[in-house]
Amino acid sequence: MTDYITLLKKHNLKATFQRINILEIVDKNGHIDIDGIYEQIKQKLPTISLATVYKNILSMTQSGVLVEVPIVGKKSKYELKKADHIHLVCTKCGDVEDKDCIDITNNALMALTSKESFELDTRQINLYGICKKCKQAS
Amino acid sequence: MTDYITLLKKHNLKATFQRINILEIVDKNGHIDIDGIYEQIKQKLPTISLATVYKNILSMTQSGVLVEVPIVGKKSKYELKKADHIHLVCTKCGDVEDKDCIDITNNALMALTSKESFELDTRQINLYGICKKCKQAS
DNA sequence: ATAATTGCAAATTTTTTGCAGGTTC
DNA sequence: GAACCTGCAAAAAATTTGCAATTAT
Repeated sequence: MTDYITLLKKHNLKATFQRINILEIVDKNGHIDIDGIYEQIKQKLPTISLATVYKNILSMTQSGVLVEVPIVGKKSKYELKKADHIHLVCTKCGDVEDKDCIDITNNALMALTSKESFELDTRQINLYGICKKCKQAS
Repeated sequence: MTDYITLLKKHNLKATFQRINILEIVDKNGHIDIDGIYEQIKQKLPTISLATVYKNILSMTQSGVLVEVPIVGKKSKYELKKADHIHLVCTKCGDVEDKDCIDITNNALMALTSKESFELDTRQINLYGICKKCKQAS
């Protein structure tokens, strides 16, 4: 809880109960879309409005607290900003799993962009397929 | 032109004038969103409806003729399906440039997913930053 | 001839906005 | 107390749907 307050203040955002709860939910779920956040937060804050969720997702992504993870064919999910990593996106159940970035890959991508004079800011590596669970279930 | 007809038929889609034109526009632009397609196609087919564009983007992505490229903070763009590649997405001008995939990267990602028992289907590597042009202009 | 596709209008869904009241720092 | 944030309702934007007419095979 205190973590989130500090995090928000560090980014010049007021630590409102709504924001803290959104962060808790995002953290707990790893990756979650707007509707998912709204469904969950309503249980704690039944009067919260969807507009507030939208506004906060916007302010928190713009300020770098959250990161948008756009996903083919679905609504974007959101995650806490953390070290670069790879997303394994299951096209069956929709789950997103994080994997640490691979140094080799990182280096190769940095070499590529610097050769292009492209000022690299953010990497986003999404791998789509069927996760272990779904494969076993079928 | 004939190329697109063949392409559509190969995927069991009827080669309508509307689809052929959408494919031409996507091909010419490399990466383009729904609104861009609609703006451009209206010049050739003034009576086309936006709903038709939506329906065709859907059928052509589902059948594998087109690929959706979701982009942080913007509407998805679409491209012709082709060999895996890397996207350099300029956060200033919005342009998307293709770069060939790097073997090292590919191998590393395949090793990662096979270790996870993740049945890899599609890779999507988006690198966000400032492109050469925008950097020089500033 | 048949089945798929189009364009239109309407319905839905998603996201944004304006503002009065409330909260954080 | 100043600036920011919330919730509401309404507006705007994005996407989907149903259907009669048309078109591709």
